[in-house]
Order: sequence, then structure tokens, then C-alpha cells
Amino acid sequence: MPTVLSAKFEDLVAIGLRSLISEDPHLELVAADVPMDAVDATIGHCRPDVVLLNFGTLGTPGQVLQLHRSHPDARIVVLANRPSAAECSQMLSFGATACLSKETEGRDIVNAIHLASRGMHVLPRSAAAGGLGSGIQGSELLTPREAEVLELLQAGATNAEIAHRLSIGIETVRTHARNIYRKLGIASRRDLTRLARQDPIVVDAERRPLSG
Amino acid sequence: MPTVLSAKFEDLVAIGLRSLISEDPHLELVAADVPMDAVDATIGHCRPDVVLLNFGTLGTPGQVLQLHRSHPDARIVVLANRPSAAECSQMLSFGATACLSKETEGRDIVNAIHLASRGMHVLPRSAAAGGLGSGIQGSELLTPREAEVLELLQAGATNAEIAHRLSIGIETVRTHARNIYRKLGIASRRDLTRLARQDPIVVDAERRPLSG
DNA sequence: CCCGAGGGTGAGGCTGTTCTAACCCGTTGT
DNA sequence: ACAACGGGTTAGAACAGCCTCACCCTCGGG
Repeated sequence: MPTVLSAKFEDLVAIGLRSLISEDPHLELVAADVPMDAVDATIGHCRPDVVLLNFGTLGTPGQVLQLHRSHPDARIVVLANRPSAAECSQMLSFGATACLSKETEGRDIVNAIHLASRGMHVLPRSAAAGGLGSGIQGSELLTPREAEVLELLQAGATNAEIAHRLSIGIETVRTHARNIYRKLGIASRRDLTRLARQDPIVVDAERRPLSG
Repeated sequence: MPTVLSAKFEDLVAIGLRSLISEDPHLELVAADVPMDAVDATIGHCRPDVVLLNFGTLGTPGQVLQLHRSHPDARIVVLANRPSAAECSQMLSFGATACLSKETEGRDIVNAIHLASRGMHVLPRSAAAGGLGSGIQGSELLTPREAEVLELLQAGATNAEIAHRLSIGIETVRTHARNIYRKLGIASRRDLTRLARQDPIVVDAERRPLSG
């Protein structure tokens, strides 16, 4: 039976989700209203099959990438208000299994959770996967090279170290990093490393895991 | 309540589909085992919300495009044996709403039908919608210009007429047509026009859309 | 025989993306 | 002050995709 972890949502949405999931005899809600800071650790504890994330409270879209890297077996379902095709595409490219609109009917959300728990992708009607008319392929998505730089950034490497590892100039690394930050909507490498590692994450309030 | 039309499948699959759909109180099967030749006309008669197509009996992938153009309101769900990411992408770009593997569990197929009936896209786990590593975007998909040529080809225009209408050379039209045929896996414009029009299709052999 | 159609190949121009790199500036920490 | 970082901008080279057109061939029908 698929187990579900739900991140923090708006109150009404959270109540609706709890109700929907608990009413389904084939779904088990193992954690609800988990704050985004604690989602990573809680996934480690509960090992849910499906994780429901709130697109609105994602500090950065890259958090999905971090969670997916930390817990590749957990199926990530992102609930957004009215996700664009590009947003859905980015979510999927960052490891999400499904991306739904909060306007989706309840039974459909439950259905999507079931499908996602078995790895199938579910997308809103607006988001096709490329095709005749759409040309939104790579606008906000990381390029392969950027993904390589991201790996090293997450590992805590300096720009100079990354340049040496990839045999490119430091200016190029800085350009890649800038583009990564912009695409991920974050401000610095601290926003990456804070999310990447799961060991030093402490759930209670304001502890900064890495400051020295 | 969503109504479902099912094309012809292998016997066992067809029996399973009928059983699944008729057991779901929220789905109504209005036609089953419809031969591919008759699907277009039968959609016109029954106006189902969801159409289940058999990827294996698609003479050409372009048939999905034809059905979608003829019946834009019908949600097309394609069942394939083990669809590749490119195949799923092509199905979606041709207007399919979902593309599933026949290995999918029954309840998931029913769930996917429900989601598809409301326009949401469902894809197998193998098929992500673009992203960090995949670059299969446009390999087998029609380009916008090819789609324009396809429209005129379907209307029965000659190469010279198309060239005039699009203000391009006839050699260019021939190139587009060749690429369209290759991408759609067909041999000539006759394969297109035969599928495009629904008037001359005669169904009478299998006139039992509703057995009850 | 000629014309339309289909099939193969190649080529030129255009656009967009990616990768690379350089310049400028300001902030922060030692 | 210096070094590392972040942000902005620009720019060239390489590559892929699309559009356009040209040449070659075969096959059928009037």
C-alpha cells in the first residue's frame, strides 16, 4: 500500500488532502504538514512512496532536484496553483514524477498519487511534452554542462576547483554558475549546499548547519 | 460520467479492458473492439470522452493525428507494449492525451482513463518530458512547416498547388512531403487521405456499439 | 512520350542553444 | 588591500534543427 508524505500546504488544501488520502483505503498518510526545511529529513525517517510538495512554498525550484537526489526512490508529486508547461517540464526534469494543478478534482489527485507511486508521470492538460506547436524545450532547464557544474557546486567545490576538474576557465564556471542560479531561482551556492546534504539538517527552527 | 470507446485489442487485453471498465461505476464503455478503420466514424456516432487506441494496430502513427484533428474533444489514450520515450512524445504531439504500457496494472489504467477524461496527461515511467539528460525533442516530430504541408496534403492538393499556396518551390514541397511520409511511417498521400475523411468509411459489419 | 508522384542525396542559409570566455561592477571576509 | 564570490553584459565558435531548393532515379497513367 503506497505511503504518502505531505509537505505544508495552505490550510484548506492541507485539510482537503488529508481527507482525500485518509478516505482512500489504499493510501496511507505517514506524515502531513511537514515544513519544507524538514521534508528531507522526514523522508529519511518515514521512507514514503510518494511525497507531495507545495510549489508555492518551494523556496527554489531546485529543492525538488535536491530531494530527488537524496531520495531517488521517493516519487515526488508537485502541486502548483496553475503550473505553466515550462514549470511542469522543469519539475519533471528535476526528478518530480507528477506535477498537478491545485484546481484538480480530488479524485483525480488521488488517482495521480496512485499512478505516481508506480512511477508514471502525470501532467496537467496545459503541459504537453513537446510537439507540433510548442517550442519551450530548453528555456529554463539546466543544460548538461550546467548539471555537471551543479554537481560540483553541491559538493562544495570552489569555482577554481570546478574549473580545474572540468578543464575549463574559471570565467566559464562563473558563467555556468550564474545561469544555474538564475534558472533555479536561487541566490548563491549556499542555497544549494544547504539543501544537498541531509546529515546536518536539524529540524528545529533556526540552526544554520554550515557556518564555519 | 466519462464514456469510453475501445479500439480493437488482442483478445486477452480486450477482455481485461472490458472487465476493468465495466467494473468501474464511474466509467461507461460505449463501444469496444472497434477496428481501426471504423474508429473515426464510431467516435462520430458515440462521441466518447475517451478513446483507447492500440499502438500495435496503428497502421501509422499519423492515425492518432488524424483522429485528434477530426475529434479534438475526444481524449485519446494509446496503449503500447513498451513505449519508448520518443514514441510517447510523438503520440502526445499528435494529440494523444496519455500513452500507457500494456504492462500497466489494471487499476492504474482505470485511473489514467479518469485523468485523461479530464485532459490530464499520463505517461509511463520511462518517458520524461524533456530534461537534464534527454535530447529526443524533435527527432521524429513534425515541424510547423510540415504540419502546414500535411494539412494541404490531407485536403488533396497536388504538390504544385501546395507550392503555390505556401509560396514555396515545388521541390521544397516534395522534400516536406518526403519527410512527413518518413516521420509518419507511411508510403504516399493516399495513406493520408484515406484516414483523414470520415464520410466514405463504412462500418456496418460490426454494428453493435452497445451490447446491452 | 510526358507529367505527376515517390525516394535518395546534398547543399546553402537561417535561427536558436550550448559552451566557452572575457569585460565591468559591487559585496564580503581575512 | 586582496581574494573569492555574485551579477550583469557581450561575444565568438560549434552544433543542431528547420526551411529552402536542387539534382539524380524509378514508376504509372493518360
